[in-house]
Amino acid sequence: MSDLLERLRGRGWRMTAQRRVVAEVLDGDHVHLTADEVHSRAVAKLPEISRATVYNTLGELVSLGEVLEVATDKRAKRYDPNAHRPHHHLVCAQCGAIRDVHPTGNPLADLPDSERFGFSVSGVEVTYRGTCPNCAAA
Amino acid sequence: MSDLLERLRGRGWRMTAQRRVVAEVLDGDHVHLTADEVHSRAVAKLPEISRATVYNTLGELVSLGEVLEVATDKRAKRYDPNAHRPHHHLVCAQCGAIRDVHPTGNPLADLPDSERFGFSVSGVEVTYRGTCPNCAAA
DNA sequence: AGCTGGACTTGGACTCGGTCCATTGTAGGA
DNA sequence: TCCTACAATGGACCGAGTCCAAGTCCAGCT
Repeated sequence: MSDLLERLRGRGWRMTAQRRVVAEVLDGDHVHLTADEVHSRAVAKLPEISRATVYNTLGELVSLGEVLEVATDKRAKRYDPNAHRPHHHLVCAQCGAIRDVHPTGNPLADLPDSERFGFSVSGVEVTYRGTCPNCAAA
Repeated sequence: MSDLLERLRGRGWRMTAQRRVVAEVLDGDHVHLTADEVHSRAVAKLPEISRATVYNTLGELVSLGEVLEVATDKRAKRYDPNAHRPHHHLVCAQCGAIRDVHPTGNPLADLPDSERFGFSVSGVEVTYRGTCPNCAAA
């Protein structure tokens, strides 16, 4: 996990308590937190950390490619620490829970040239929607 | 196109000038408008229409399944009048333009049971990302 | 055609996620 | 250790969307 911190230092990151804390939070459970959730977990470890710093740090991690932004619903962005193994998402329509999934097949290959309209296509996101066992039980 | 209005009347919709205007706007160009764009186009036809009404009407159209909500970026929801033929989206990372595309293959079939984690999966969205010819030229 | 109830619209206040910015603090190289 | 460029702070601000109380007006009934 300090892999992450190592890598960041290697990229010339100035290592601050705040950044360390944010990185730790993301590295903890492999869940998909909203920025606010990251913030409140960070506050638990470092009470004075500010919302703006969390947003800044998340933004930096995203542009360094260490973390993925996931916009499955339109309420809050979520942050996916699992940026290094390609995967897609399965989202509960009720509670918003997200699981990483690894479908077979390559959707990029399923988009013929005739359907690309001159775009240079660089990536694809697949979001499965459904109801999680918890919500189905309720 | 008045198909749409017919269908709505058939479902017990009270037909008001506002709803007619919103439906007309969506039925016009087959582009993917934000709620605000829908509102400003609606205002052009019916100056006193309020933002809240546009939001209400869009919400109703969505829950009737006549229009699709698309959340490709996290800024504003877009509304897709092409709800009756299944399709996916190709989004320009620069300018946000959206095209409907029809890939071959069925991504739902690509998600094995072992990757469903007890969810009942009801649908899938595929978003291709890239750069449109316009933005590539610029 | 005129009435009337209840559905629809209005607009302004409010929420929520996120961004900005001027100020203050500090990591880390010389 | 000192210096300074980079980072953190927090409070104001923004934009998209929601809520709500009051007013409006569609449509079914006579």
